[in-house]
Amino acid sequence: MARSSIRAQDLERFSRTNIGQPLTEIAKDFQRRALARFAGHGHKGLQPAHTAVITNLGLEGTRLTDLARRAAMTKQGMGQLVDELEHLGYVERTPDPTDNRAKIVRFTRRGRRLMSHGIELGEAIQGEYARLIGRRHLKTLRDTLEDLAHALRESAAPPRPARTRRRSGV
Amino acid sequence: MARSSIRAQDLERFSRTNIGQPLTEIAKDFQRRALARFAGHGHKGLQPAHTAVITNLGLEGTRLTDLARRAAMTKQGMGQLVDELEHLGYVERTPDPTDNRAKIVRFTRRGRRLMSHGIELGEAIQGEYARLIGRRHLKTLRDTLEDLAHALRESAAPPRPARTRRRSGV
DNA sequence: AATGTCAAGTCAACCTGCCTGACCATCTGG
DNA sequence: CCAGATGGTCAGGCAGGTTGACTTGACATT
Repeated sequence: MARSSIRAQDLERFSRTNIGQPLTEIAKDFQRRALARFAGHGHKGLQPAHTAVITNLGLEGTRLTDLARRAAMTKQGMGQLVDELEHLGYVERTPDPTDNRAKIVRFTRRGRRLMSHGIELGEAIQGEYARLIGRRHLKTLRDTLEDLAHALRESAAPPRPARTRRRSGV
Repeated sequence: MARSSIRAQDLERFSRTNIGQPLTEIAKDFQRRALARFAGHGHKGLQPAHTAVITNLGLEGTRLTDLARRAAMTKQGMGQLVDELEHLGYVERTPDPTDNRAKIVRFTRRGRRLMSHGIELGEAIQGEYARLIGRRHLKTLRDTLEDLAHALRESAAPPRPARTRRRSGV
């Protein structure tokens, strides 16, 4: 049937070159494990999307707009995530003394405990991964992922940050 | 303030151990590039979710239920994705001659052309990545990702020892 | 043949995780 | 002091799923 355009060996080739699939699989697995462990530590109600806030929130607090920009999403979307984390008691909004329009999002004490747990959890999960593929392979995997992600951010960034460039790139 | 639980060096440690962040970043980037290239080849209307169908659909066709199981989602969710791809002309539903309840989802000619393009696209995108981190690093990255994804699937699979499973085709 | 159970697929309703558009308040430069 | 940019919110919509209830057909037992 239909030998015209694609054959079994092509499918093999496809799955070999489709790096996106294992990438998303592993990313989902990591999130699932992290949330399960957080829930085990009493942090219930956390959702995958909240990591966009947590991983971009500095210790001294960060403006909503900056959070949105770092996470590459809209102010509204980020605002909703911050609302949820605020209700859960992990962050709070305080007025920015230098700009009355702005509010600074910062961790509460509970939020800082969350971060401490997050560090332990991340290491624990990586221990599980290391058990599957070996410690050395995991380390090179992590390093290469960081390098690639960094290179992607660089190449996607506007080449002239000074100019109010209208985001022409795809 | 609040020196109790977390400090700046801890944040560094967190981002170093948070393998999930670069993982999801890169996965999204790959999807974005793939869809953009597909659109450039005349395949408009494709969406990220459709890969769940495309990457799990065998050449001879696959049942909806099998697709759903392989993609780890519900039959209903998969049914909607198949509906969309059917309207776009990439797949078709044909009755299963061995079971009147079932329908077999299979590629149309247009769908097979899509797969051919997909192979080229995947290789092209990986070429771009190789330009960023080097060909050798990319290869080890891909291999390690495959290994880890495979190991995760194995360890997540029910430890059920080979019951007389009929219809384990493809 | 009647029956009970299970598998394949669909319909409807809902939820999450964003996005766009419209808007107000405030800041800033000329 | 006013125009325009910026920080943030409110409202609505769309994508990509979920659960639950259901229909149809397969099949094993009786």
